Amino acid sequence: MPELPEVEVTRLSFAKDIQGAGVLAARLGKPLRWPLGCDVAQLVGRQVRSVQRRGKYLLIEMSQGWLLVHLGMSGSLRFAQELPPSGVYDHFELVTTLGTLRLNDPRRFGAVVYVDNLTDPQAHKLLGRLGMEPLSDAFDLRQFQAGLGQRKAAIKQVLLAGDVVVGVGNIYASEALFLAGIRPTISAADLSKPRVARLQVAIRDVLARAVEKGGSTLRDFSSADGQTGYFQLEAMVYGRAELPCKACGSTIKMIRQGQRSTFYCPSCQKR
DNA sequence: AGAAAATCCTGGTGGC
DNA sequence: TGCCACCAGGATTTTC
Repeated sequence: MPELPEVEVTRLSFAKDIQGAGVLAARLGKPLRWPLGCDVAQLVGRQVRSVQRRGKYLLIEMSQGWLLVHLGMSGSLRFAQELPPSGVYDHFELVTTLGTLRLNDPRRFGAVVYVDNLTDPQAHKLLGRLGMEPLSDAFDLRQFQAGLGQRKAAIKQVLLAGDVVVGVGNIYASEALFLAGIRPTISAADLSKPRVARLQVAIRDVLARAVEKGGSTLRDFSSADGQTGYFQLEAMVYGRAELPCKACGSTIKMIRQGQRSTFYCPSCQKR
């Protein structure tokens, strides 16, 4: 499941290559989470200006309009001059003068949405409530403290909600809290300022490191399978229930929070 | 009103 | 082998 690092790695892998491409054809497969929002044929003739990212959304800027791409939990993008014939799980394709961009998404939790501009209500509906970008200077400590300070829910769930800081999915939430030594169940509002500061550093570290790891597989992104590069980060706690903590040897615990599994070390994360 | 919790979508996987 | 529960991201809906 692509989290922010995987989305960023995907973006880096084709943003430069597709820049300036003219759209020759476009096709849709099975329905994704939301309808495209325009006739797919209308995309033909437009030029790709840039590929940006907001949270887990890729924003493909064209000479007219934008394509918002979300990979959901099973989506992956390929971009290459030649791609094999499209399969049953390929649900969006953009054939351009520089290559073909293809979305493969078996579970179809992903989406490709067209908007005329990013102030459109439709775009705003998706992007408007997103929190701060964790890897940019916009990830401000005071704002982070203020955001967490008014939330009584468990810190893990507040991170996951994405309205304070974006891009921290289920895996990296557990990992970041471990790095910061914070118990996932503590109320966000109960964290002291120094501990919020530690959490900010931990989130940045774990996400940035994951982007770097993914980056090492960038070269074969367009020739190898699209899954390469996911989960390169060696998890300290995620998926390690009942195994010894890599830091202290205590047994890693798994709990459920809001229908999601959370992993933590009861000794390294006491409160 | 605003926050929190439940729900829903799909297909792969693992247990029995 | 087949069946079924479970899992995942996040918008939407329901509850508090």
